[in-house]
Amino acid sequence: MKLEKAARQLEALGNPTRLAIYRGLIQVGREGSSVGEIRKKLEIPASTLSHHIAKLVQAGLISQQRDSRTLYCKADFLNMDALMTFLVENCCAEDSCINVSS
Amino acid sequence: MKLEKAARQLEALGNPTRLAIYRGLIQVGREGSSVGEIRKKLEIPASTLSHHIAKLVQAGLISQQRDSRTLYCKADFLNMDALMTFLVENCCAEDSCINVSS
DNA sequence: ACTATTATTCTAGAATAATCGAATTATATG
DNA sequence: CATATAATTCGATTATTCTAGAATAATAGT
Repeated sequence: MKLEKAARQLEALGNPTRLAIYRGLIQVGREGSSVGEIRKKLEIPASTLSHHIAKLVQAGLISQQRDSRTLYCKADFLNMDALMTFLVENCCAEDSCINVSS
Repeated sequence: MKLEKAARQLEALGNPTRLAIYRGLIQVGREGSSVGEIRKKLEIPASTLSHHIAKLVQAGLISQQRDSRTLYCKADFLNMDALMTFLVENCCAEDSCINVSS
């Protein structure tokens, strides 16, 4: 992953409202949640929510799929994985190193 | 980790310059780098760099240790680990799930 | 004390982001 | 076609972030 893209994704996650949206989607899994469901849960104005969701979509962190009038959102797990990998890339091989997988 | 703190850390990482600083520190490991070394590598004004480093310190992502005139910075690996864990917390138990460790 | 080095703080302008009501678009239903 | 529902876009306001030059602070050597 390119640094610019990773930064854009981290910035998208770096807002309490958007992080709450994203974590909620991570937790519900592949079925996702509709925009309306998210709105009820977070209790924020529709326009504000729409703005935040658009940012997450634009960053490539979540995807959307329409079912008639309802728009479902779900987290993009592959992208999350790529982002986490990028963060610890070329990490040192020390005891304190976080990158235990490689 | 609390959502607010995680968001602050992600926001800190969500800037190309700061992400470059952080990744550089991740890669050099526990020895860290001095502010001057980082500045030479990134070639940005000292005041701008100082501002960015302060944000990373404030977020708890990096720590600093002074050696006479030189200030060394290093990544806080434990905090990074906690942040990554938070992101995939209570993740679904599906095939597409990223949280393979639990 | 004087000078050099290393880094931060102060300050301010420019750019960007956040918020949310009102208007709009898209889809469905009687 | 009129109405309802689901969600976005528009528009305006407010607030925050980014950037970097100038001034300052802290430490060390001569």
